[in-house]
Parts: sequence; structure tokens; C-alpha cells
Amino acid sequence: MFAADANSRGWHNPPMPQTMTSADLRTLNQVRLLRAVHDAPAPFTRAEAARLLGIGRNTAGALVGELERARLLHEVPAETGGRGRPTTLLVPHPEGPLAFAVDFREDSWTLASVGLGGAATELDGGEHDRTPRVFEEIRQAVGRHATDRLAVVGLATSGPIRDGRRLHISHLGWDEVDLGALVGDGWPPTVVDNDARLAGLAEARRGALRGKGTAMHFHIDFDIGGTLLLGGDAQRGGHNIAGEFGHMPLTGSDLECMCGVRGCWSLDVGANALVRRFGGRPGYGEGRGLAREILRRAEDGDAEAAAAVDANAAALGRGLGALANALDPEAISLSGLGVDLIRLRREVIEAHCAEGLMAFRRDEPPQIVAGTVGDAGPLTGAAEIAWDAILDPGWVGDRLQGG
Amino acid sequence: MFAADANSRGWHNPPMPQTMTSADLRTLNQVRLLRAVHDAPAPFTRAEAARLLGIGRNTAGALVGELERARLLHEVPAETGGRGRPTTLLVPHPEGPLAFAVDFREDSWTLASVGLGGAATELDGGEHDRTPRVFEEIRQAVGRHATDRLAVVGLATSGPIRDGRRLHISHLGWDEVDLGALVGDGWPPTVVDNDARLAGLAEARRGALRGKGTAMHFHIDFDIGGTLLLGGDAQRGGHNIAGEFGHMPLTGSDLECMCGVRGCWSLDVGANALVRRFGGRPGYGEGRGLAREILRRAEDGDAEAAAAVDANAAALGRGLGALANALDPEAISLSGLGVDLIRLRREVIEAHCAEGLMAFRRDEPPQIVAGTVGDAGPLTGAAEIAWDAILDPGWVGDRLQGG
DNA sequence: AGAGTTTTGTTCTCGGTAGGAACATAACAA
DNA sequence: TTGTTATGTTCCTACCGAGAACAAAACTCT
Repeated sequence: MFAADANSRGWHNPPMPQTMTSADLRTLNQVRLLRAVHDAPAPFTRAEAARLLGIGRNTAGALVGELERARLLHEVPAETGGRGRPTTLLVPHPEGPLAFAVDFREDSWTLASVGLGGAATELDGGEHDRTPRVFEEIRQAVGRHATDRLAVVGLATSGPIRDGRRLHISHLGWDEVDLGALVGDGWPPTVVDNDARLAGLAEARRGALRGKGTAMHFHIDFDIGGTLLLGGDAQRGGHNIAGEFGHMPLTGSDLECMCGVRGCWSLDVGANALVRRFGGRPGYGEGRGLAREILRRAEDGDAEAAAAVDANAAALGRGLGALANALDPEAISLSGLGVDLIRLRREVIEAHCAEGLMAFRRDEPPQIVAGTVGDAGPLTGAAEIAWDAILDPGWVGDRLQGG
Repeated sequence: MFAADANSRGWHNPPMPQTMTSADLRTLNQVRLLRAVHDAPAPFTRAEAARLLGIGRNTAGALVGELERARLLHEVPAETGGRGRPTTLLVPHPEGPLAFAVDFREDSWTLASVGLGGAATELDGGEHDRTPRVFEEIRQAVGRHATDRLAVVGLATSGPIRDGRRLHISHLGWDEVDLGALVGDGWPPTVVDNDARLAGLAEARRGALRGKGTAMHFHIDFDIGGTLLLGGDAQRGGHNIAGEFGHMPLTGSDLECMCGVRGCWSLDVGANALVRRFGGRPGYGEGRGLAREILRRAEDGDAEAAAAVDANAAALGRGLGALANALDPEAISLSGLGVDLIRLRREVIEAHCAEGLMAFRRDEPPQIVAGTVGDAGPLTGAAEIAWDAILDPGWVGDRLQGG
């Protein structure tokens, strides 16, 4: 009688084509099938696929046949269990398209190849000198490993990315660096996004947040940044710069932040906050190592280090509670230092989170969990957005047409 | 070469059916057509519809014909302008389905009937004694006005709504009031949501936020609450209680809030904050009138009242800046006291918003605008969610089938 | 006033899509 | 060996939208 919340299957829907003809219908169902294969935790059979998509076995056979011919899907004999005619498992085609994922970090980069289903193979990587010249190196690495199977490149980088190509990486001193100019012509189709956002996307698609309709992820490094994840998608905001949760005044700090605002949450959470407490200069130098040492000393029983970690965890929890009031996530996952904070101070985080939660919601607080994708978050997320570009009615339709 | 942000058409997409057959395709295109009629600011012709949906004139004719026969759409001769064979305007069918929208407030309620396209007719309304008995009155009013055209009821109420039926209205002392039991059997299909969220939805669909992919709306009354609007949809969170932005510590207050948390933004923004400054007791009594008087005195030049309004506007702006860092809205609309604050103190709000914005985004701050739907927000939003339930492949498909 | 132009509605055919029924196939079970 | 079960395959049918050709109804120009 009362329509319930019909939403939040927590699954990622393929985008709809703009027009809707019979041919689009075919392609759409094929994309649904490919998306199911990509998202499934384990391979499934053709018959299961038919049931899953609510289509007949005959239709499933036709869909799979075309996809096999287009080298998008492959059928291998399934080990026979129980009665019935033996069937086949749907797996990525051995000559199918590949996404390259690049994780571009402060001082290093990694290139990996990712197939349908998310299996990743690391191809290359290296250190860099913090100048845009590193992209020449990356360009060469991609060129070295590229085959005609390469379909899309997904790139994870830090800082805001305007118009999908202009990089602003403050701690490298990069302002308004044009990615298109860096990689030059002949570069394959590329999608770019923020590393923190992609780490969250990775958790939503393949990690601790899988299946959650509303969730958040925070990466804690020098400071804290995050993403709101809705229906398996990371929100980017109106100018593609959403996610600076660390620059909200959630903890009552009075310091001035590097970002130009007073009282940011980031001043109390993350490596910078730990270091500052010990008289160190916060910034993007050796702070990370110092923070690790403080954590270790806290584990070893050093009282001052323990107090610093306590304060960090408390500030983290306080902010999470505040954000939960506003955005009501089912779960919150953490990466980076957040994993250590959960391990060492889960009670502190949860207690301060509860304190920040409105009283009436304390009986159902958001689950706070460590991310399971870990350090591979940005790379995994970059692969996901690359595959999102492939698993698109337009792309798949062209591939099926063109042979 | 670089895939741009392909999203954020800022439009509301019809939900996809779970299966995808040829018949579903027909229905889906019909829903797209109805949705276009519903969302369009002005009626359009059949030929324009064909162009809009990217379908042929023949197909458009067939779609419209069936919808006319199902009494969902009606064709009236369009006044002829320019050359060409005269065509027809697509308008709601005079015997088509209607949504009833109920705006249930602290001390009054309104019942309206809303047709396709959003045209509303107020049917009934009244004061109430703050006990759940008022729903008996509402039930009778709906019964009095209901015809077989009534399809769905949309209800706006305050406070969190769990499972789509359990009401928690703290300032009426209602805890865990079951809506299903209140209205009893024989009540039409109903969708319910929060008034603040629905006011935001109204702005997104028919007001100041129309066409924005990422936006926020805040209603300022005693305190402040809001909604995040993405792609024309209000976000509800994992437990349907998202939107308590007022209960984040964004302004450094040290007071304890009624919600059980310290330092809430709401302590500094809204009628309660104005009243408290004048020694009044914040709460849900006569605070609203007092706040109006303070605003008036500020307009008349009273220094103390002006200072109070300044503080309110400053706190508002500060919080908006913080939220903009995190969620990156293109625009923010305000209703309630927010409209007065914009009128009287736009500069204060914008200055403090900029102060809270990270430096690099100050050149492109979110637009802060007064809502244009005004007081009718919750009612309009309730009608929208009711029509969302009608403009659904399942509902329309049944209607077309059943005759 | 009449002929040409422009836009839209209508009709018909055609390729394509999914569903359904019937049958074939390949395993297991008794 | 025979029956059971689950799946693959092969028809056929209903339906959908595209496209082309034509009809209709306005306007415009001479």
C-alpha cells in the first residue's frame, strides 16, 4: 500500500542511450550482460545469465553468440555439477578489449592492464622527479605495452581536475597543467579522475562498500579527503571538484589551513595533525614517515604518541558523525592512515562519531570499516571508470557493428 | 580525445524496467514522452515531441495515439504559426490521472490535486490540534474529493520518516506514529517524504535549481535543514534520513543543541538563533513571530536587530561555503527565512561563504539564490514524487494494457 | 486567385528483437 | 537401461521503430 523505497539496489546501472530503437534494445541488453559479468564476484553460466537478466535461454544464446563473435565474451565449459545438460561459463574473451589504468602519485606511478571482470596485471611503473616530464615516461610506457586490445585509459591523479584535463596538483607545484598537451597526439581515449574519489569508487564497486546504496569513503594521508558514493557511483559535483570534506570546519580548530580557510577538519586528522603535535612542520615532506613512527610509538605504549593518535581518532570520529547526520551513509570506509586508526582506536572513533550523531540516530550508526581494496584503490578505481566507458551502449554498439 | 563529463544533463531520467522486451521498449518511450510533457515549461507539439525524443513522426503518432486512448495525453489543435500543416499540442488528458498532494505542517494541512505538467488545484485544508487525529480529517477530505482519476497521493511531512510510513515529528511530540494505521484501509497508494527534502525537489524540478546537475536547497525556519539534489533528484540517504545539514558543527558554536549534539550550525542560523540572541527561549512556540519582528526591526534600522541578522547571515554563509567545498554544488537555493536573509544581507552571506570556500574555488563560487517555488515547496515536491510514481514503466504499462 | 513551398500526418513495407513452444542434448539417478 | 533434469537449439509469432512515399493543410509569392 505504501510505496517503499524502491531505489538503492546499490548496483550500477548502464547509462541509457538517448534514442530507443529496437537495435538499441539489443545493445542495451548486451551491455547489461557484460556489466553483470564485470560486476559479478564470480563467473556465472549462460543459463544463470538468462535468469539474472530475466530473458529466455534462446535470447541469451543469441546475445552471447554475438558478444563472442565481437570478442567481448568467451564461453568455457563449466564443470558439471548435478543433473542437466552441461553449460558454459561466461568469462572475458582472451582477445577482448583491455583498459589501462594509471595511478599517478606524488613520487611514483604505476601502469596496469585490466580486463573485463577487473583482473589486473601490473605492466610498468617508476619513480618521478615531480615535474610534468614524467608524463613523457608514462606515455612511452603506454606505447610500449599498448596493443590493439587497448580500448581506454583510466588515470588517477591527485588534486582537482578541471574539464577532465587540466591538472592542479598543489604539492607538486603544478597549476593548470594540460594533460592533453602532456601526452600529445596518438594517445588513446582517456578518462581521468581524482585519486581519492577513485579509491572510494573502488571500495563501492569491489570493496567494503559493495552493494551499499549510500556510502562514503575517506582517504587519510597528510590530510583527509573523501567521496560520497551513491548507487555505486562517486559524486563529482558541479565543477568536478566535490570531495573536499577535509576542508569543512568540523572539529572546532582555530588554525589557518593551507587551503585558505580557518578550522578545517584536516587540521586535526591525518599525518599533518600528528606531526604538528610533535612540533614538526606539517607539509608534504617527510611527514608521512614521521606519522608512521608516531603510530608505532603509540602501539609501543608511548603516552604522548598515544595521546596524539587519540586526538586524531577523536577528530576523525567527530567529523564522521557530523557528516553522517547530513548524508546518512549506510557505511563509511577508510583507507590510508584510516586503516591504522581503525585498528588502533576503533572505540575512540566510534564513540566520538556517536557523540556527533543526532541522538535519535545513535541506535543505527553508520558502519565504519577499513577499506578492503587498500593501496590499490586509485588504480582499481581508474580501471573502473575506464571500463565504464567501455561498457556503454555507444561503445559496445560500435564494436558489435564494426566487427 | 579526452572524454568529458558526459553526465549531468540535469534532467530526471525515467527508471529502467528490470527486464527489457520489445513491449517494454514501447512503454519506455511512452514514459519518456509523458515525462517530457510533465517536465516541459510550456506545451509542445507532436512534431516537436518526435524531434525531442529522436523518433520518427510515424512512431510519435502511434505513441500519442495509444496514450490518448489510455486517457494519459490529449491533443488540441495548436495555433498555427508559419508554414506547414497544422499540428496539435500535447496536453494532459482532461480525464487523465491525478495526483493528490498533501502538505502536512506543524499546525495546518493542505490538500491539492495536481495533473500532468504540474498544474495544481487546492482542494481543501485546515488547522489542526497537533494530535494524530488530524489524519482522520485528512482522510475524510481525500475521500470527499477522490474520484476514479486519483492515482497516487504524495505526502509532505516534517521529521524523519522510517520505512516510508513511520513518522517522527518531534515538535508535535509524535514518536513512531504509523501512517498506515492512521489512514486505514482503502487509502490510495501513497508516497511520503520529508518537507524540507520535497521543497528542494520542487526547486530542482520547477524552480530555481531546474537543470542543475548538482545543487543544494536549504529551508530556514526555526533551524536549517536541506537537501542535496543530484540530476533532479533529492538524495535520501541509507536510512531515508539524509538532510540534517543543520546538525553539523560548521560555525564553531559551543552550545548544546536539542538534537543531542554540541555546536550545530542550526544554533546560529534561523529563527531560534535570532530569538536566542534577544534572550528569548528558542523552541517551536512563538519563535517564528519574534524572528519576523526582529527582521522587521533590522530593516527599520534597529542596530541590535541588525547585528543579530548579520550574525545569522554570516553563519549561514560560513556553513554554505564549507558545504560547497565538500559537495561542489552549482547553485544553492534558500527558502523560508533564507529568502529574507538573501534580500537583506546577500553581501554578508556571500562574503562569509567565500571565506569558507577553499581559496582556489573562490573564483567560481556557487550561486546563492532565493527559491522561486516559495511556500508551495513541500506541496509541489509531494506532487512531484507522486507523479514520479505514475510516470513509471510499470504503472504506465499497466494503464495501457488495462485500457 | 493560383501555383509553389513548407511542415506535418498517414500508410506501408522492412529489418530487427524478444518470447514461447517444441524438440534435441547431455549429464545424473534409479 | 531407462527415466529425470537442466540446458541448448530451432523454429514461429507478435511487436517495435525506421524509412520512404504520399497526402494534407497551412503559408508565400507572383
